[in-house]
Amino acid sequence: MTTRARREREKEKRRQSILQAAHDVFFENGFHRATVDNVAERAEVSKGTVYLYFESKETILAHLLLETLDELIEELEQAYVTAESLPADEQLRRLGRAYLRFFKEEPECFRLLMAMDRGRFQDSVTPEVYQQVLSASLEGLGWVMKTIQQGIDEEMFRCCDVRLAASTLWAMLNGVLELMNHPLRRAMVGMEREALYQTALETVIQGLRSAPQQ
Amino acid sequence: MTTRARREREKEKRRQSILQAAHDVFFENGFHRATVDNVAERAEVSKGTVYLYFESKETILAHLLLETLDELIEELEQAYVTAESLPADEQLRRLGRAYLRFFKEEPECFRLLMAMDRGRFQDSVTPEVYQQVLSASLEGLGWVMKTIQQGIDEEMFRCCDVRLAASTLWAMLNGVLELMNHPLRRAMVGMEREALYQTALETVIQGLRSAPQQ
DNA sequence: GTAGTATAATGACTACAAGTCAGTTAATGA
DNA sequence: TCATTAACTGACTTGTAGTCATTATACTAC
Repeated sequence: MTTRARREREKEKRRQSILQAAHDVFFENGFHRATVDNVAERAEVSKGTVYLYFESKETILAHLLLETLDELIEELEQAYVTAESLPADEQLRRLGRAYLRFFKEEPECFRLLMAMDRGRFQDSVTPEVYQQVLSASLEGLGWVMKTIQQGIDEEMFRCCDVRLAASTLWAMLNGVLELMNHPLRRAMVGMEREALYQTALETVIQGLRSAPQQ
Repeated sequence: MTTRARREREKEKRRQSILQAAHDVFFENGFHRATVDNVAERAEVSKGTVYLYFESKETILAHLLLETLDELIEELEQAYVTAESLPADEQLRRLGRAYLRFFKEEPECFRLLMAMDRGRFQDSVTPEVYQQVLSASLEGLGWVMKTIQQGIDEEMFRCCDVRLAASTLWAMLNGVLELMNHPLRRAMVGMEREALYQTALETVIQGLRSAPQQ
């Protein structure tokens, strides 16, 4: 039955157009200021239709973030692949810079990704969607782990637990990005964004190099 | 005129009792689930009265956080003072552990403090209050800077910009705390909270020790 | 004491936005 | 052409932040 297939396609198209509208509206004035009515209007459907495709405002965001995360993971993979033959510290630098580059282009996305941790998100999004976002992050972490493992094999890094080291690196860079993303705080610290990030990255790489890791 | 003084005192008392009520209500079920009506009820006043003392729900939270920040700064100061004669790396460890200890006791507080960066906060809180929160953080940063400076003087640390190094350390630890505070994410990473934090702290200290800091 | 005034407190009300659902419209196929 | 199903609609409900005209209370002056 070809009709069903076409209908399926059309449904997916509508879903995508709602997502696109949501992207525009959310990133224009920030998530909390955007209303579902705005999204509906932009997508040229009624509010009811939006809720036909997504359970809640937060779910729409979660799906948007999932798509962006996929892009990020691809960038990380690319960075990993093109640097595979380099020494591990240089690989880490490449990965770190790719991470920075990505969120420099989509700063609002980083904010929202981090915000997933808090507030109403746990309640408003089904566990499945939530899990998806998390495992996408985990995939990104995989590239860092691979690199660190390589560094251990090369006897450049001296940490005993790869996953621990990768998670730490990742968490720390997130902390720096968060600081960077916040204009007032950054002003307070009085640093250039890039300088902060560079310092963090180099410090951690140096730390991995020599840490006895009690 | 003694009456005015007493009135002033009574006003301050009411203000405090509203803050206390807000603390209870906010930390019981999370900020976003708490309503201003809840706070008013707990404080045994009407909602109007709450708004007589505070401009918005967010402002109440900001003042709560300000008080907690003051406590934190005191703890950091204490940690600094009692470790002043130790080598700089050990001092940093003490400061780092004091930071961890504090937020282990008030995890919700950490979440909220970090959340100040996002969402409706910038809009809903007057710049003055916002500034206050930030400069309180800056004061805490001061202790870290002092310690790192000492480490440079001792020729233990090799970073050229103290403020940059301190900000980085601080941001990185925040990143780790954030990861630790998030049950699902932590489960995903599969690490114990303390292990993550310890690793981060040691890695950064090692990094400071040897970083050429391009 | 009492009247007048200032200060504090109240809670019904408004505004706004998320989410619902009974009803409408449109497509499909017999 | 009509019946059935699927897609869509928007008025409505609900919940909550924030307001403001009104009321209560405390204080002062006489």
